[in-house]
Amino acid sequence: MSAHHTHARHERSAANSAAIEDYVKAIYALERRGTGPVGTSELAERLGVAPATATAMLKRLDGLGLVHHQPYRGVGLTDAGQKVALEVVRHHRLIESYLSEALGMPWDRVHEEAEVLEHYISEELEELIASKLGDPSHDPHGDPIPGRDLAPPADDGSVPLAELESGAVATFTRVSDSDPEMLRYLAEHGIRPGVELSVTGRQPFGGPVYVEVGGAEHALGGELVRRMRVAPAAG
Amino acid sequence: MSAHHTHARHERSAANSAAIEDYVKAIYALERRGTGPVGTSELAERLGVAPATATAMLKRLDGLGLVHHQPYRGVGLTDAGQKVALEVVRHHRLIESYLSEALGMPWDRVHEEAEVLEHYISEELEELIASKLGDPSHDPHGDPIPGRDLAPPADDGSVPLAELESGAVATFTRVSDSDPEMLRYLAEHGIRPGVELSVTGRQPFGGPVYVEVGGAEHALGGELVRRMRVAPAAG
DNA sequence: TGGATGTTTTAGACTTATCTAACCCTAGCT
DNA sequence: AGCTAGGGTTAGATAAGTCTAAAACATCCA
Repeated sequence: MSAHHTHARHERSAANSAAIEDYVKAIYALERRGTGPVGTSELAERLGVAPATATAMLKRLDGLGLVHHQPYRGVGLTDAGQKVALEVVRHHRLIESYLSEALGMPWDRVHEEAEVLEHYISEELEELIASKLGDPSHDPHGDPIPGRDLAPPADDGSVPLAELESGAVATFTRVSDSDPEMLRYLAEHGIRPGVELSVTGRQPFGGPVYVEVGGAEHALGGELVRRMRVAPAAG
Repeated sequence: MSAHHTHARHERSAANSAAIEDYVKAIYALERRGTGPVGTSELAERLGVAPATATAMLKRLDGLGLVHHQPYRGVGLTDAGQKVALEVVRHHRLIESYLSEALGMPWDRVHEEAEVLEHYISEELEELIASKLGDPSHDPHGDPIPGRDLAPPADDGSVPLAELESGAVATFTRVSDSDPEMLRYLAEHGIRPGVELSVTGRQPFGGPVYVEVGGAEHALGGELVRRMRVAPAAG
């Protein structure tokens, strides 16, 4: 008995395809930004597919009970959908953390790798990684890692650096993981989550923000300061 | 500029799908066992698909230049196909090694995980893993890991334990990674690649082989001794 | 040499995920 | 209130990978 076990097809824990997980994760992210219901086109654009493709998938996801899709009115996650999204986000951020800390993969490369592997690691491997890292609460970019209970992470009260007034002091908390160039730039200048910074000056109309970090001063561009989030010093 | 980078579709280094890689890897394994050309049905059975499915895929693989398929006559890998197979095998065995050594995943569980992840790790991650492990030459089951040059591993001259005569002394070299129960059994009895063993007796007709390992004697069944490979002691 | 047997291929269908092109719906403006 | 702009959906097509059922092939044996 007991033949090969070398099967071609690999079912993931739940029966969710990588595509399904990508849609659900994208909807989760768009819902999180709080700007009302999620539209088909913005979703499609984020995923790099045609709007018609997103419509088709939304119909499937609705049938699977992962989203509520009101034609022409937008889409939102069901509780089941949110669980799936948080599971994938947990995978993503644990993998990023692991690659960075245990394997020394550069900060700006881990996102791409995690974007793939998040769909394929088993629950057992997720668990091993989490334990090895000591159940971290945040990934290397400062994004919160959902816990085993898959509760949605609480809002950390951070604001874009762009919103700070001149003279403000704050802690750099997080930055989007998806732009390698930006991450490389920050890494090169020693600006990583957790560091204290103070705004020494700023130019209007999206001009640079002058920031003092670890004794050095940097002029950070408009795009960058909109993506960097900080926790203003209390008071 | 520079939008999301959160694309739904993940292209692998080469343009090979997981399915393609599974077929090529299976053909490689069947070719290696040296019993003439590889047949459609045995391939299909190994992969858990219908023979008609294998035929269709073989036509595709031939078109891609990965195999030579002579209708009704069997299939074999081209040089390009062998390269792909060895790359996947390298991934598989590096992942197994890493999961076992760095993450402490049990011996009998690493195969299943590697079977999935082998298709999705980047060349960069492969490299990081190999370096972290010190470029190992064998995985935890004793199978040789193809090198960076993707040269086919030389025959190690090992033979099935079943072929040893009573009184023979040998080193246990390797065992198939795909049967978790077998692996668990061996692990529980401290029988792992590298250990010395001697055959103290044997029964005919697939009966048990009595083996002394690390001071203890075990009666190993017919199925097991056919799958365990050993390097007979010189002389 | 002509079957019988077993393997292999062809034919036709299905699912998932994607596309383009054309049509539809909503909302905002006049 | 009607029209238009723009986003959303439908329709129809495609590619990958799979299935079942039926036809074709190769081989071995009498």
